[in-house]
Amino acid sequence: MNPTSPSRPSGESLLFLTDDQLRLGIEAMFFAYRGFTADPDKILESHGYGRAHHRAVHFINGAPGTTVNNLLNILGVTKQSLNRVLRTLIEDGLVESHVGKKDRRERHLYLTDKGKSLEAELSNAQQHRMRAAYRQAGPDAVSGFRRVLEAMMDPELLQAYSTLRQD
Amino acid sequence: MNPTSPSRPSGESLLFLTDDQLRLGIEAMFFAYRGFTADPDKILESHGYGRAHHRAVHFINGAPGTTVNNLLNILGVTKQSLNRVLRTLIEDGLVESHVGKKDRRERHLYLTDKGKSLEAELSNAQQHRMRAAYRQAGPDAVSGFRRVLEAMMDPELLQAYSTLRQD
DNA sequence: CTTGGAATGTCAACAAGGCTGACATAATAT
DNA sequence: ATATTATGTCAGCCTTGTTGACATTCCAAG
Repeated sequence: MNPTSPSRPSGESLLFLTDDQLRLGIEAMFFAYRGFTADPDKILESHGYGRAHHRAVHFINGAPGTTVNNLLNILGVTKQSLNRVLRTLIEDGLVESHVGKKDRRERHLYLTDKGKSLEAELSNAQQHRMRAAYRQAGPDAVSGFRRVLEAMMDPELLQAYSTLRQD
Repeated sequence: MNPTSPSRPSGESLLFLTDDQLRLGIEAMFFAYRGFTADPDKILESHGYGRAHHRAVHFINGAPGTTVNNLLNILGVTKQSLNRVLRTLIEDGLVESHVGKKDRRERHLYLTDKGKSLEAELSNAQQHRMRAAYRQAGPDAVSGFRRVLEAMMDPELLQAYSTLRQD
């Protein structure tokens, strides 16, 4: 609030915890996320899809055969919302839904070749920007980047994220 | 695609640029952004507002007297979209709009005390999470975090961001 | 002084993608 | 048998983005 009073003026090297530094971090997240989604958004638009489709395709690609419930937990939306997206992806032949063998209530989701193709297109665009940013910032910065992001996640989401790391 | 072929297996220490590392970065951004917005979202909901209101209040607070056009450029939405949000904020007495003195076509935007109060509430929640993440990750990580985020922004947005840094 | 264009506001209509609630079906678990 | 789980679907609502059209105000240039 008051620019003359840093939030934690303790004797140590905690200057990175001042209100100003926090505000800059907050605004960096805002602007960077815009850049992060900009390229895929353009591609999606040209295919008549939105970010919700991207998220579904992305996580089905990363965990082929995942169930609808798994996806719901990762994405954090309602089943109605997800279903609307999945329905169009299935109708358009990007995703296949197979009844489970062990538990026949479950539906296991897979990308078709067409789905993999879109995923690759989106992934390439996003990775291109991420690679440029990583290269520009260097390995040490990347490690810090990841550490701060992980510390910012909600615990359940951190767990979902950590699971992905172990694959 | 193929897990046995890292994207750039050059002899140097470029392992941080593998497809896997990029994928982890992408997913970290996704999950972290969810955490980043979770706390403000709860507060906003209890006040009957949404993220669009948060963004407007945040940037008006950071640049009191800014014009509608400035805000449009920073937020990257249409004037109709922004105007809908500003109208409710003005009606509810959180924001004041003053005709410009030099150029009377422009409207200069200011937070009222009520607006500052909401901004502080939102800011505190978001800074609390950011501070915890910063503290947990440490100063070096924070610097890397910021560097990668800046490298990920679109050039115009990076300029808007850099401007904020100089204030 | 007139006119062009910029800044702003407003109306209408629409779409994506969230949400809730209610209900149906099938299959597993108790 | 019955309860619960996993999924799908219909209907309706909200926020927040979009376009297009049009009005107002006012600076600035001819």
